[in-house]
Amino acid sequence: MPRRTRLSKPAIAEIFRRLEAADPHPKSELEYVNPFTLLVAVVLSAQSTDAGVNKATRALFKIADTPEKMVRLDEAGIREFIKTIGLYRNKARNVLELSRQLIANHGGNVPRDRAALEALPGVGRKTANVVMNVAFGEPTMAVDTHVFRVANRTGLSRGRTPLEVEEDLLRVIPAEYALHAHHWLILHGRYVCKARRPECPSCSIRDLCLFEAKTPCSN
DNA sequence: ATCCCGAGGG
DNA sequence: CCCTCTGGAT
Repeated sequence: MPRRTRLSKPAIAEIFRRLEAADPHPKSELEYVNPFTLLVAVVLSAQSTDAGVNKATRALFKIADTPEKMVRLDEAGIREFIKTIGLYRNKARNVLELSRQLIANHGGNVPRDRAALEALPGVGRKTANVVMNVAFGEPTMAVDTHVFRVANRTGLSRGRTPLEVEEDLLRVIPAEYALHAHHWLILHGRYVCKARRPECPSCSIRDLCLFEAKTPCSN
């Protein structure tokens, strides 16, 4: 008999019903005070923990919470605040140049459309999706390492690239869950369906999940 | 495919 | 020691 490789429609709806019940109003764990600081925080979060990003941005945003103030800080100034974050040289350069471009091309505001966001240095598809979702309330699906892993383990997608997984999720997730699905999957991946040692025994959607761990889940 | 690149956890 | 963390540019 063929091994199941995809989830049924009712199973998918039930997954998000449970994730919603566990966390009715999920929000980003990145700290920000406006669209600009959200954009910067997301750029800084690449390959880094948001706890580490928040520690740096609490001090940084106190000094620079607008593109104009960020430009005044300059690259060396920015670097001092984010030195504890991985990839900090590229990120400091990107944050400065991105701030300059916001002033030059967008009146100092964060643009809403994907093309304009992705034209900014350090901003790719995933970052653009997060900003569009969190700052502007659009039902985008940002596929990061967590979402990619959770989607493939559970059977929500079998995509081999982030874009394939994004397209699968947009097609498969019921409309009423679309806006928050990204955060539910992230939080589930961060605290339960962890990369190294998934906590299947305490997982709320274990009975619906298609993941068959080669190594035992927790015990 | 490779580089960037520090902190935290196991 | 090792792996992982809301990736992007070349």
